[in-house]
Amino acid sequence: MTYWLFKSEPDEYSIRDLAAESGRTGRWDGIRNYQARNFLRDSVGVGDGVLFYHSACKVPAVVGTAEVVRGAYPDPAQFDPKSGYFDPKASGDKPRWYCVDIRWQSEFPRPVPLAEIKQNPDLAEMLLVKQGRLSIQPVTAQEWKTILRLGNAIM
DNA sequence: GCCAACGTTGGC
DNA sequence: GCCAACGTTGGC
Repeated sequence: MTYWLFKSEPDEYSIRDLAAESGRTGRWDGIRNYQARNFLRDSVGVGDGVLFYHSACKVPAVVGTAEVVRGAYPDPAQFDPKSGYFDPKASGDKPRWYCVDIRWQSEFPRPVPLAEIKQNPDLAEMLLVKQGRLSIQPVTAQEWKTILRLGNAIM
């Protein structure tokens, strides 16, 4: 059982979009970055915890949690010429990109903004802070706990 | 919309 | 196998 942080642009797919899916379960697809792909394909497993992060928006922040309910399988969009995620170099026996399914778990009463994460000494080692531009990244159990405490804190 | 960080691609 | 060009990501 491990923990992850998944980034999504809320204009594309927000935590409320996930909550609105049937069974509150959605496919996490469209990952087209190799580092993120490798985590997704090799390490993300059923039962893992996910911090849902909104990126490329006014206030980038962790906004809630989700749970992985299906491990890596080839992202169907890469085979679909009509999809924006189509990849001509991928083939059925040699898929290049992967996706997982996650189920909505919670939306924080109070989102935890990136600016606050950067200021918190307990979170200084997060990849989110140390290396930007990584849309799937591991999170330690300590970091998970700290983020949940902040997100659920009564102000 | 600029541009920095990172990984892959491909010419030689 | 070097390395410049390119694609993706995402904060600002």
